[in-house]
Amino acid sequence: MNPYQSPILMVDSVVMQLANDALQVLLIKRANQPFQGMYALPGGYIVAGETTVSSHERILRSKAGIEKQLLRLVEQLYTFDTVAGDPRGHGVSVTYMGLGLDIIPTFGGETQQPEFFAVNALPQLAYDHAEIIAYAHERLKSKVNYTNAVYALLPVYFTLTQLQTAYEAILCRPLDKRNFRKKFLSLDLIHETNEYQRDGAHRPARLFCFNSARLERSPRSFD
Amino acid sequence: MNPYQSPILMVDSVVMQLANDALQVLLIKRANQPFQGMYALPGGYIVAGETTVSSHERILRSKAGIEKQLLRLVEQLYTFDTVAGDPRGHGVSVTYMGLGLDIIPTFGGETQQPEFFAVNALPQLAYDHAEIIAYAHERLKSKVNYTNAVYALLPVYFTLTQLQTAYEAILCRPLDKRNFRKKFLSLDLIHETNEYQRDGAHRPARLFCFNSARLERSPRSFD
DNA sequence: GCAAAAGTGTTCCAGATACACCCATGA
DNA sequence: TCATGGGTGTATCTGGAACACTTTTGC
Repeated sequence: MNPYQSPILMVDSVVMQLANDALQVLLIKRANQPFQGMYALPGGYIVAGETTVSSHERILRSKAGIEKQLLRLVEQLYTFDTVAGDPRGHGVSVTYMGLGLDIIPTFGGETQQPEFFAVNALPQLAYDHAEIIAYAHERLKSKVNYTNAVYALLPVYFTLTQLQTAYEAILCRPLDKRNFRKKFLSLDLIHETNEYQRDGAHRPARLFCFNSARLERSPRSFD
Repeated sequence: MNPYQSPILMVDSVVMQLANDALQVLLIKRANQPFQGMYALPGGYIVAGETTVSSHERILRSKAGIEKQLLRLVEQLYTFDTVAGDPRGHGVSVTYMGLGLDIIPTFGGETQQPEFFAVNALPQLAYDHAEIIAYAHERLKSKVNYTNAVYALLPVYFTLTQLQTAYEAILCRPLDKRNFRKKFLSLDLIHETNEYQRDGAHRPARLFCFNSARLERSPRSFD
């Protein structure tokens, strides 16, 4: 490939959600060369008239059937120069992270069935996508420490146990129940409701709700 | 301008250094429309065969006579879609922050003389460059809290007072001398030397040195 | 009554903050 | 000897970590 052409503009997307007490990331098995048969992040070229944001939305819709409303938080991660390892040659890839809940990817017509994989049990990945996912995971770990970003991964009403489980899945370590509750409640990011969740032979759990469904920075950091 | 063309790839650069106990940023007075006569960050188009990194280096060299070795720390900031306020139309701008010391910008041939301005006393800026500078400043504020990033703004040998002054200029607030020293020394990012700086009618100041001239993350955060 | 998850407080320790005086030098 | 910036220690407070039992429910 001619090394003296303008860089190609691409977008790659790290879509994450929680399932089975684990943080999962959306991957697509590549149908074509290069990296045929390996898994990759959904991504594609920016076409005429698109911003990176609108391109990101189009790519998720066309490759995984994910409408933009499903992603409750979208954040730009980093822009990579992909000169070396990328067989397509010289390109610039803008990466975004999208967080949601109960996302069911569908066959987009252009690709094989997209699937979610636990971030701790990824298959072999094409390009440098393993690093991009690791970067997204790090970003999320640090974001949940000083923002309400978890709201994007949880239902509107949730129990403190669900909240703690979400943090444990993101941070990949167990947290103390009493300290977690004391600390999180002191951040003033959530408020209790008068509703309870009854789901088994045990005491019902009070449901809580985030004060804001937009990203807010907490004055104090969490961890 | 035709809204249905591919986005133009650009690079903008926030070059910062310390002078007169203030954090300064490099600006160029625009010679041409749009925003003729206003100040702007050095920036330009990515041309054939360039990565964003090499484009950044070329633009600083050609517009401000700054060689890449002068920037002791370069970090990518964010990639902006510049659809709205930008009269050039639809573009994507990758922004970098570069930190250095004793940088003397020179006329690059293509532009008017570049100058450093204190970040707290900026002139009116073209495009959304005021926001980009604010973003860079925020990034730097948070970076110096958990990394050794200040090394890039200080000489190799420096006194603790110089170090504290640098932190005060970056964080825009005064710090307690005894607490600052105790805290910073406990981070194990610097070591003392046997050299002293003599510069006036007062006790000489011991010179210190960073353990690493690469970006290192301190295990504990500073503030 | 028993299994299962919800809910709740205290003690201890480390790190943050506040604060004022003596030291070494050059003029 | 004096003016100037360099250098140092303690007391207090706040937030983090560790830790175990009672409550409410469904079966």
